[in-house]
Amino acid sequence: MLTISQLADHAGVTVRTIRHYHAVGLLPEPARDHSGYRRYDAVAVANLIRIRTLAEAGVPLARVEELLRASPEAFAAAVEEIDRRLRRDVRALQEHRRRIARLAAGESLALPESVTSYLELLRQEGFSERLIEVERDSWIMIAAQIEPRLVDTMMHTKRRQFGDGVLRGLYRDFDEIIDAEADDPRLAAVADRISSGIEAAYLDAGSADPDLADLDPALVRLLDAVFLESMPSARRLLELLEERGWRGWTMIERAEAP
Amino acid sequence: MLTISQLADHAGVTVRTIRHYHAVGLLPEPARDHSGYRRYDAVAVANLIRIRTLAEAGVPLARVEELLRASPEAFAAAVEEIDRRLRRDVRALQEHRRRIARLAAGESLALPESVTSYLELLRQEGFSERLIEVERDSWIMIAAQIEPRLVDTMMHTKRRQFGDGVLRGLYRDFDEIIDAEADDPRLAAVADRISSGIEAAYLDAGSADPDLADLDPALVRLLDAVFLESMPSARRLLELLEERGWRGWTMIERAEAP
DNA sequence: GCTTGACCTTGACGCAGCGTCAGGCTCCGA
DNA sequence: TCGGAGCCTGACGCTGCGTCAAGGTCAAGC
Repeated sequence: MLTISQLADHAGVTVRTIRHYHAVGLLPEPARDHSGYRRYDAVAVANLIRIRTLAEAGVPLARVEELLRASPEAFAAAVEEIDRRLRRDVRALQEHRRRIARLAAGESLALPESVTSYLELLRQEGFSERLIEVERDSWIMIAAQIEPRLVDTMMHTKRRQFGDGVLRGLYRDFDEIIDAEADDPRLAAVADRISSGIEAAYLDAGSADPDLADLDPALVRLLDAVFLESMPSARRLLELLEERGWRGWTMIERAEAP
Repeated sequence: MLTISQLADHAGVTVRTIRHYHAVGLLPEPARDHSGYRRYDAVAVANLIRIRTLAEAGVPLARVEELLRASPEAFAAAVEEIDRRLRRDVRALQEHRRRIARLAAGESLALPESVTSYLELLRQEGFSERLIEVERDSWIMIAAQIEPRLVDTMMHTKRRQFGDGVLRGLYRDFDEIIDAEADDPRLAAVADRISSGIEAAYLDAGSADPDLADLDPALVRLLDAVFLESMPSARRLLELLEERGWRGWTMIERAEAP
């Protein structure tokens, strides 16, 4: 006959845990000795170990109770499912390790150097702080989600496009209409220039920006939303672009003919 | 500018989670718009994702807060440690998978067949239920802790020893003195027979029972405790054995000369 | 202008799975 | 017979949110 602490030691749990299991009816209350102490037999040890085996595998206590009462077939089926979950957990842990490693590798600063130096370039070119801020916020969100190496690749492309003059012209257009209202007459001309710029990119590379192709759709929607709120005329500009055969913004694509 | 639910969607958390982080000071409260709604910028997205990366890796929120404030070196060191923990968790999960698999493989009954049939043999030989019960309880605790295959090996050895007559004689002795008090005159003779039985086993195999050699010491202590409480004269019997040069019970060993 | 439904706000209680007192009785070895 | 360890019940505390409740707000359609 065992005392509660002997039972606890043997199963590798605390006395409090055992009393908790009694309270929730998971482990039956044993007989008491003459002074009210609980006295356990070997069956209790086996039961407790079974409970812990399941509980430590992450099974909620309520389900542990079900399972121990269940038929052998139901039990086997549940064990199958628990094992699937354990395998998934292992994979999740390994994914977390990768994400944590990225955090440690200097990405703890919001932005990689390739982006900050690009923003510095824009500043030197004389673009407005408003525009640079929108650009910066977008990149913070992108950098938070994808590998730093990919960010560097994207920035490389951007620098090239900027050097070619295409992107430089676009930024200049934006800086001019950044505070324009939806009925501003300059919007149409801007839409024309954007449209032909994208057309050129499509002829060149087969899409507006191949780097963006495997961006998470949710991220793309968010970036679109950021753009829509960055200037009052954004919504109207998208309409004008749609008239010219383009849909979307961050990941702009050819629209069906209306 | 984002609303709270946009922020939540993007980071893959609930609105409630974000408010919780505000409440505990983990994420700074953003500015409010004219009607009191919270409005977030891109930096909040990046911060929230960093928080979640750590939290999902099992870091308590209180430590997440520390870490985000910590110096890059302290942060890197902490990440190192978190990664060690994650690796340990992976190993633990895999160990759980093994234990769960054992539970599923029929060990859900308290005892493997090799043990129940051995107990049946004792019953047929006419030993008392008291004695069989002590034997049974011991095996339940052993079987709960070690691989079923090893239990089968142990039972095989026991059956052989029983067949040889050594063990049979011991059981008969025990059944006779199971209710004896510590001053019973028959104890000395029993101790003599046990002693010479063990002596023979030592000459034969180099130890009393090689199968028991790698049993967990805690388990051995527990089994000794079970034996000590199984009959009133147990303690006295151990003393008599110690006078004859043997120490312990479950894993009996030659004692130093006193 | 009005309704409807999706959001937003604060405040509060609920939950698992125990940890951790508090206050008192019991056991055992010296 | 004393002191320390172990047992008892009862109750509150903790983490990380989920989940009402009881309202105010926004955008769209009629």
